[in-house]
Amino acid sequence: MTEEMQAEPKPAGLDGDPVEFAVMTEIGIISQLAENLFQSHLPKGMTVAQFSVLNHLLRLEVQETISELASAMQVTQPTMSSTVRKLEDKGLVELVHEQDDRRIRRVAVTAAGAGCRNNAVASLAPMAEILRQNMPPSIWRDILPQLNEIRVFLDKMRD
Amino acid sequence: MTEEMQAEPKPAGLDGDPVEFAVMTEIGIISQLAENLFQSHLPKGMTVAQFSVLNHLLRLEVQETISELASAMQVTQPTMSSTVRKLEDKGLVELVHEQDDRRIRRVAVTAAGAGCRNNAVASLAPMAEILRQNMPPSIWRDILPQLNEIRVFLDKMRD
DNA sequence: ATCTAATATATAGATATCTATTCTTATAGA
DNA sequence: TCTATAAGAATAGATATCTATATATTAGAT
Repeated sequence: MTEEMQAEPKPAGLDGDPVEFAVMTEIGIISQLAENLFQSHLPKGMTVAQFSVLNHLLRLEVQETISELASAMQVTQPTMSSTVRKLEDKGLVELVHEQDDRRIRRVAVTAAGAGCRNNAVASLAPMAEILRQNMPPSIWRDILPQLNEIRVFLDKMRD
Repeated sequence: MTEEMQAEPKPAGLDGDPVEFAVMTEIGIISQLAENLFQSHLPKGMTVAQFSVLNHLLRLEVQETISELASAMQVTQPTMSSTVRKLEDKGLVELVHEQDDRRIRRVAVTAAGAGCRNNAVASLAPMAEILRQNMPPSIWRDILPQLNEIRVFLDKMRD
């Protein structure tokens, strides 16, 4: 996976790597840099994982089970169990039992949770602005369809 | 960062998110899916972090310090210290003291390490082939420059 | 020469994640 | 009705990472 030589003069990633590998390398690095940047602009004590749960539920205006959230966020169920419990400890979500099936508890964002997420979004706004001012929007728009296609394919591959 | 509405009909990411956010979401998911896929095809007991170190040193044909490796791999120095120690415990690398400056130890891949990496590369080959057969190469080639630009910018931003 | 600052690495403690297992509740079949 | 199986969620234990700090060695200044 790393030995194949291209005739091109070193693309972007590294030396003679095939282009798929170079893309994955860039994506991995971007993902890490973005996560760190993102984390550093969130309010104290709030992790990216926690923010993502609040944001997901509020944006879609739904209540979901822990398993549904785990699937949406691409983490395991115990991991999401832990994340949700931390949000619950801070009073940012409530777990409401389903009447029909008492195995199920749905995660509902509280008023405090909504406020907390809005604060976080506000903290993030300047960063988004910097991105927008320093990079032409076309850079993002042009690659989104391809990224989506790659994501969908990788998602199909896991079984 | 998530409330702004676009006139477009839901790009790829999610609802009304700005395009930068949608791209970052896709990149985060792809990174995780790829890491999992990658990990599942590596030989038993070898992590992505460990493979990356072997691959980096062998591909560039160099010996680097732990700090240099940490910087290259975008992890902290203690993390790289731990990764290198695991490789050392398995006899896949050796830490050679610098004569001039005895604070410095350079990480050198052993013959066993090179063999191990070649095995890993072979295990990975079928996966790379599947990618190549199912997605047109243009998908990867077209987005590499933009990804590179994003990565370089994010890299500049951390200070 | 000796003290101070800088550099390379290691250690300690905390956290977020994973896999494997257990617990609770619901459903289906005998 | 009773039992077996399934499904949602929690717990236990392991690991990889992080931040903060300590140790060892070198370089520079007075």
